[in-house]
Amino acid sequence: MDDAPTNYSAKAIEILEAAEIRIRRGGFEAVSYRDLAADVGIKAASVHYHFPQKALLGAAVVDRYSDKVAAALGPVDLTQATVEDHLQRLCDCYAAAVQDDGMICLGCMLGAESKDLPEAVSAAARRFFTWLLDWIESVLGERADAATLAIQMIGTLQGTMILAVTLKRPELMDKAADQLKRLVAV
Amino acid sequence: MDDAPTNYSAKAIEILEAAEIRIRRGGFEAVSYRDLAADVGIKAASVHYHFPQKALLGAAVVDRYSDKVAAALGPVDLTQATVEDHLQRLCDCYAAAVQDDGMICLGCMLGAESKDLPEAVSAAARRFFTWLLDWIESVLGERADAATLAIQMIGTLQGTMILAVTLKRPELMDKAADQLKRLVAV
DNA sequence: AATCCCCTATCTAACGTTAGATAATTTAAA
DNA sequence: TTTAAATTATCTAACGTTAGATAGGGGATT
Repeated sequence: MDDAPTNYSAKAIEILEAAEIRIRRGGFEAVSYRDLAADVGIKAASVHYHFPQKALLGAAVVDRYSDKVAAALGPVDLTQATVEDHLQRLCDCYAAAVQDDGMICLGCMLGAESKDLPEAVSAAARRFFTWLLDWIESVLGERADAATLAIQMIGTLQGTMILAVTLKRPELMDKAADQLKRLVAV
Repeated sequence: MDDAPTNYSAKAIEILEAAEIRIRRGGFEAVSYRDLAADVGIKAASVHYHFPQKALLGAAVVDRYSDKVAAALGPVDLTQATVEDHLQRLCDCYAAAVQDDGMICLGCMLGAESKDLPEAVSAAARRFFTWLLDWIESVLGERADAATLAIQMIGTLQGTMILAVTLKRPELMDKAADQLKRLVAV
């Protein structure tokens, strides 16, 4: 998931992290430069120094998030771990988002909003999902239904996340993990 | 799904419909009284005559939406139709949202945003999901795993909807329908 | 000397909301 | 039955607040 050779300053990274959390909580529209500035202890105008426009900030947040997810999932290496192990890592990744932070994942949030986002941001979200689908497909290997399964898996995880957060029942993520096991076992 | 005996004026209903579409496209935050006013051909201040506060408007939109979904799904009557028929109606309902309008459903959008919504709105969203889960559970009848299945089904539909809209691939909803059939067939 | 980072100050546009006025309609009283 | 009162739906105008964004300046570090 390498897109930008961007080496951000420490403060820029603080801003990106704060923005990720705020987007995941309320969506892109709900994030303001003033709030971000307060989060990282500078003034709103200074945030513009690091990210001149909000759309660029949004895209940067998605790219950084994509890198973090890629790192958390790790490379696909079926000589080191089974298909089930790989998928378990995927489920853990999503479950952690909900259970640790009580938030849905960034892709889910931006996906929902995607019709109204600046093009740079929705494009980044689209890239993220495409990459994630590829990751799953390569985990599933040569199966003819790999593409379909990948979609069903991401769909299941995303949707369950929304239910878990809305109904304040984080344990629902377990049911998504069960469902994924069932999907792959056919 | 009866909550309010509210009999809205024709204009109020226009506003509710416009708001539903705008919320489903960009989320609650992205809806403004000015835009709604332009949609229905009056001024922003006049919208306040019908819905004094935005949170009340939001809750009213959800309640109305809930009624519409309830009407589309119809009552659970297993003497008139099979379990599969009932679930097919559910899938059609969601698929239509994406394929006809290119939008995710209202519950999905508000669910994603729920951490940042006015309490009245997120409560309405929670009510909607709870009702929908009940509907599915009563379709599934006495099965011990009815509650789990209901969650998995809604999760699958919601998540696939996000993928379908984000990736601009409305046909993905078919895969969700397949998955539901598989879930119930165990 | 130049670059980096943040500041103050300001801008325009938009936000939800309120006040007060105005027609048009409906209801009640004379 | 005409008149008076009240209600309905909208308007214009403005409120205070917040949005993203820009210009220009001031200390640091290199």
